[in-house]
Formats: sequence, structure tokens, C-alpha cells
Amino acid sequence: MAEDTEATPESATIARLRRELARGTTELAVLSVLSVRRRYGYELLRVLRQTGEGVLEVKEGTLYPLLHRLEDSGHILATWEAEGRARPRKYYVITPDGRAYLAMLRTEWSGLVDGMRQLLDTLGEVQE
Amino acid sequence: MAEDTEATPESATIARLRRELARGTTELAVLSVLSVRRRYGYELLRVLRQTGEGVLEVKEGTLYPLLHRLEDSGHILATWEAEGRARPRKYYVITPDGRAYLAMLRTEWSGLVDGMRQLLDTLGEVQE
DNA sequence: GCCTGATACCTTGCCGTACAAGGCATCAGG
DNA sequence: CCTGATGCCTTGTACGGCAAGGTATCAGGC
Repeated sequence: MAEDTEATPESATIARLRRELARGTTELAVLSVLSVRRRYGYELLRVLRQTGEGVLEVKEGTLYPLLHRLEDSGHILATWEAEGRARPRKYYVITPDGRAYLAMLRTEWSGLVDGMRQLLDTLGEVQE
Repeated sequence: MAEDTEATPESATIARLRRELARGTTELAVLSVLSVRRRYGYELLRVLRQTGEGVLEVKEGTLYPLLHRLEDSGHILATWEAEGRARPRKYYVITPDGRAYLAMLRTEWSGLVDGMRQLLDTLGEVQE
């Protein structure tokens, strides 16, 4: 049938809840992608959307401000490139500082995931 | 430049980042705990803090408003109980509606975790 | 010639959660 | 009597996500 209709049936609720859960992961995702090689903004949108089974539906209004924040804090560097093309692109490269920050982020994330798994798994045998 | 005489050089950053990452998981954690048996607020604080390796450092200012939101949306029910004790407790019970919502939350959470794991693992072979 | 859609960047303003900081009351112990 | 634990609550602020809007270039259809 129409599997194309992904238009979230019953829920502004799901959207809200998904947004809150995914909070902060965008930063982790962006830095991770940039840790492989440099990318420009619009490209990042495509890469992020087609990875991880589309769990991360990054919006433009989220990505661009995020990139600027990362740049301001020195985690990434931006360079404009036109090179014969009419529409210039702004490429982002991760800095050593950004890699250290990324490591921290990954640690925190896996810590959270482990903690939540433990909590969700040991519920039957809760102490007290 | 290494003169961060601050007692917390990077801790403030970690705290912020941890807070943003853990966003939304408190709701999942609370409902999960309540799905086993009823609890009162102050008790929830203890249970949540000692579970999951202390990853979830739930604060009072977070928990109580959250409980009220869950109550308003019909996911939990509250009942005061004094029964001989001077300091009455407000017990919370999960409703059928809350269980359905919890199921949704768990699905979303594991979806996010899977997606992030995929993204973080397949970084070497990113498509274009 | 016009109009749509993709590329490519950007901003403003609102929403919702987390939480620091504060408050109130009861009770046990030194 | 004063501190710390129990037990509940609130207000104000911070901050990321994003809807909705904007700019500009270029390819293609009609």
C-alpha cells in the first residue's frame, strides 16, 4: 500500500517526544560525520538524513545555528569555496579541539545508553 | 592559557552536554519505574539516582513538574496518603494510557539508540 | 519569458524541558 | 535549638529544536 505516506498519523506527540529524546544528539552526529572528512552544510543535511535509518531528521533551522555554535567554540573551522562554481559552499573541518570534544560526547552518550539499558532491564528486580 | 583557576574547567561543559543528551529520558525512566509499582516523588528521586550507575541525576526541580505534567496528561494518577504518618506522601500510579505512552517512548528510545549506533559505526564507509 | 524545484546559505521568534534557587512543613538527634 | 533528613512545591532563566520566513543561483518544462 501507500508506504510513501510517512506523514505521522496520530501525532504531534510523537514528534515532540522524539525531538526531546534526540536533543543533543545532533551535535554528536555532526561532529562524528565531520571527523571522517570535511563537509558543507547542505551536504551534511543529506548525509545525516540518509544515515541511521532516518532517525535523525535534521532541519535546516537546527543545523546552521549548530554549525555556527561549533565554529564559535572552536570545534570546527569554516572555509568558503567557490572554485569556478556560481553557488559557493561553506566547508567545515573538525579541529583537534573538536575531536577532544567529540570523544567526550561519545563517552557521555554511551554512558547514558548503558545507564538507561541497565535501568530498563533491571526493573523487575528493583531494590528497596 | 592553562590557567583555569576554576575548580571546574570542563565540568561545566560536561554538565551542560550531559543535560542536553539526557533530555527526555527522565520521562522514560520515571514511567518505567512506575510501571513496576507505585512510588511517591521523593522515593522516585532515590530510586532513579541509585539505578543506572547514577547516570540520571534527577533534580527535584525537574521531577515534580514532570510528575504534574504526566498527571495532567492522564499518564499517571496521584493519591495522597497519610495513614498515621505526619508527613503525607503523594503516591503515583501509572494508568493504562500511561503504559501505552511508555511503550511508545521505549520504541522511540531504542530507535534512536539503534540509529545513533549505526551512524557512529558506519562512519568509515559513509556513502555520498 | 515564466515558474517550479533543487541547490546553498541564513535569520527570527516561539516552545518545551532541565534546573538553580528558593520556599514550606515535619521529625530525629546532638 | 539547630541541623539535616524527609517530603512537597514554585519561579525565573537557559538553551536546543524548528517552523516559517528570507536571499540567490541554476536547470528544466511549458
